[in-house]
Amino acid sequence: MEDVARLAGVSTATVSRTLRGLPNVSDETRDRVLRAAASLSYVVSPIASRLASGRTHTVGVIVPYASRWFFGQIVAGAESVLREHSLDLLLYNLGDIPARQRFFGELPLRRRVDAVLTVAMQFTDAEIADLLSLGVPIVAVGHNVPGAGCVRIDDSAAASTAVQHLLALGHRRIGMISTYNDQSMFLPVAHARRRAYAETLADVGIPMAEELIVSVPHGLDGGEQAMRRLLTLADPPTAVFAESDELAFGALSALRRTGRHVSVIGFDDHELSALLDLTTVRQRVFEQGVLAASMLRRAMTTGDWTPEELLMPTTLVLRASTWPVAVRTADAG
Amino acid sequence: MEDVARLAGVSTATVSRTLRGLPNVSDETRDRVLRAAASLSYVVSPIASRLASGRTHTVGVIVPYASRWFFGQIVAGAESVLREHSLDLLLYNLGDIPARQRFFGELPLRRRVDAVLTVAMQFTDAEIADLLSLGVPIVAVGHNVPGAGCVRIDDSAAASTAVQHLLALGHRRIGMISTYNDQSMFLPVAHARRRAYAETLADVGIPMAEELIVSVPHGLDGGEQAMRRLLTLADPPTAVFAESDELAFGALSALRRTGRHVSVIGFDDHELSALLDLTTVRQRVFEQGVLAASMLRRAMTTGDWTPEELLMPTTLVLRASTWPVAVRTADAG
DNA sequence: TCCTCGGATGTAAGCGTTTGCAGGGCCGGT
DNA sequence: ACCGGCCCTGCAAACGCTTACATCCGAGGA
Repeated sequence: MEDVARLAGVSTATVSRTLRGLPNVSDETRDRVLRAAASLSYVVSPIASRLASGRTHTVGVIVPYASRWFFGQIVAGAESVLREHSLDLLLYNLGDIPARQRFFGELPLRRRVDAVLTVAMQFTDAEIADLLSLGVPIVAVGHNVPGAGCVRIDDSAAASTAVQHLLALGHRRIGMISTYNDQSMFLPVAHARRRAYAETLADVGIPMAEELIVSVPHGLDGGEQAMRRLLTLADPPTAVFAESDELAFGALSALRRTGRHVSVIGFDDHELSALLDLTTVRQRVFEQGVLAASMLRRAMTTGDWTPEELLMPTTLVLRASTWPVAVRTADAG
Repeated sequence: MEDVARLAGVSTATVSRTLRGLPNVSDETRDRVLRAAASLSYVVSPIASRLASGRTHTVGVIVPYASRWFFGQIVAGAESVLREHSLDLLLYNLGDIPARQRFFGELPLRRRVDAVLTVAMQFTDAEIADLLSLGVPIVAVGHNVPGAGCVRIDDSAAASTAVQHLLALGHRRIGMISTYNDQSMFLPVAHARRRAYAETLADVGIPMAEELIVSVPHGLDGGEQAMRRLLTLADPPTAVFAESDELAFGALSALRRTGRHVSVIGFDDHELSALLDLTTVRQRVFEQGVLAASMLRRAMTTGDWTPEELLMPTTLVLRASTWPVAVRTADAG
C-alpha cells in the first residue's frame, strides 16, 4: 500500500479511502490512486484490513450433514449471495458428536465471523447460549433459535397437507417414516412433521397407531428399512408419509423389491423425485439459503439487526406414487 | 492476551508460545498460562495471528457446481480433514461465467489462502497461470493442472471398462451421453471419457458413429433429453454409456416414459444408483476430497511441497440396467 | 572459581490496514 | 480584507498477535 501511495504521490490513508470507495476523495486523486494500484496490481490484504477494522466479512455456516442434497442446496444458495458481496463463507459440518463437541468446546467462530447461519440443527439451550454469546446476527434455516432470525416453511401445515392428500385418496391406514440422528435425537423438523401427522389423523377421527410410526436414521437405507418394517405388520398401511424424499426413495425401493403396492408421499421435492414419480411437498431450498444469507448480509452492512421470521410457501406436487386406496388394494388382492 | 500475561505473571511472548504449544516453555509456566487463559476464557484472535505470522490457515476450495452430489462429496471430504486440523475452508462456486470472470479478475485468494483445492475445473492457461501466481500449493481433484498436485481416477481406463462391459454383453451399437457446460466448454473428464469410449470401440473394429454421441448440459434433464434424441435415430443404440450417473438417471427416465429398452451404464456410483438399479463405474468421491485435503495439509504444516499425483481405483458395479443385447432386442421385436 | 553453553523468558519491532484528529486550501458571506 | 466552514489530505495511533534478538540464569567443564 505504501508503494501505491508513493507512486500516486499521496498518503496511505488516501489510498485506503480511495480503494474502499469512501466519499471524501477528489476525483483527480481517486483516478491517480486507482491507476497506481492497477499498475502495481495491488490488492489490499484482507487480513490486515480485518484486524484494523474489526470486521471479518465472514459468515459461519453450520450444517449437520454437508453432503446431503438439502444442505448442499442451502449452502449453494447462501454462497451465491455472499460471494456477490465479497463476503466469505466458513463451513462447519457438525453431523457427528465429536465434531460438535469440539465446535462448542473451542467455539472457533469467536472473533472470526460477523454473522452465523445455521441449518436445521438441534441445539441444546447451552449451545444456543454459546452461539448468542458471539454477539453477531444469527439466522436459522429450517428451525427456530430463540433470539435469532429464521427462514423456514410451515412444517406443520405442509406435513398436514401431505397427510390430507392421502386421506383425500381414501386412505385410512397411513404410516409415517420419521428420523432420528446419531445422537438418537430428533431434529426439529422431525418433531414438527410427526406431530402434524398425528394431529391431522386425529382431526378426522383416526386413532393414533404406534406401530405405524417408524423412526430410522436418515437416508435411503433408513427409508428402505422403515418400509420393510411397515410391510411386516399384520395390518400394513395402504399409504405412507415420509419425512423426506430421500426416505421416500428408500421406501419405494423396498416396495419395488418386495412387489408390494403402497402409496408414498415424500417431502422436499428432491431433484430426483420427478424421476421416481414421487408425490411430494415441494419447498424451495436453494432460495431459503439465498434469503437467509441476504438477511445476514443486510445486517452486516447496515449494522442494525432485528431478527425476523420468514415463512416460505410449500406446494403439493402430485405424481404417480400416490393413488386412491381402492385401486391398488383391489388389484393387489 | 495482555490480561492473560499479567494474570500469569509472564510476558505476552510467553503466552503466545504457550498457547501455540512451542517447546521452549517450562512446564510450570505453561501450566500457569493455561490456567490464566482458561479463567479469562481467552482465545487468540485468528486474524491478528494471521497478520503477524503471515499464514492464513485457510484453504480455498474451487468447485464449478457446489450443489451437485459429486462436488458436495468432495467438499465434505475436504472439510472433514481440514476441520480436524483447525484449518478453514473457503468455498468458491465458479459455475457460471460472471462468477468465474470476477474470480479471476479480482483473484480474491491473493493473500488469503495458504493452499488451493480445485475440483474438476476446466481452466484456461491464463487462469492456471493466475492460480500458480498465488505461490501456494495447489491440488486438483478430477483433472490435471500443470504444476499442481492431483487426486483422480484413471478416467480413460474406467470409461473403457464401462464400454467393454457393454461390448461383452454383445452390444455393438453403443451410444454415449456427454456434457458441455454453460460456456459450451467440455470439462476435462468429459473429454477423457469420450475419447476412451471412441478408442475402445475402435479397438474392436467398430467405426465411430457421430450420431451416437450426444452432448447435453449436465443433469437429469440433460440425460433425459439425450436419450430421447438417441431413440429417434433410425438405428438407435442398444446400449448407452453416460458420462455420469445423473445423466444416466435422466436416460432411464426417458426410457421408462417411452417404454423402450436400452442398456444404460453410468459413472460415479451416486448414492441413488443402487436404488435405480443402475450399472455403473464406482469411484470413491468423498475419499478423494479427504486425500486432496490431506496432501495440502501436509504441505501447509511441513512447508515443503512437491506436487504428486494420486490415482484412485474404480470398480465396475453390475446392476440391472445393463443386459445382453439379444434378450431385450428379442422381446422388443 | 571462571567460562561456556543452552534453555527459559522478556523486549520490542513488525505485520498491513483503518480511522480519529488535525492541518491547509478555498469559497462565500460580511 | 477577515472569518467560519467545508473538503481534501496527511499524521500517527491503534488493531492483537508473532518472532528475531537480547537477557538472564543455572549447570557443567576446565
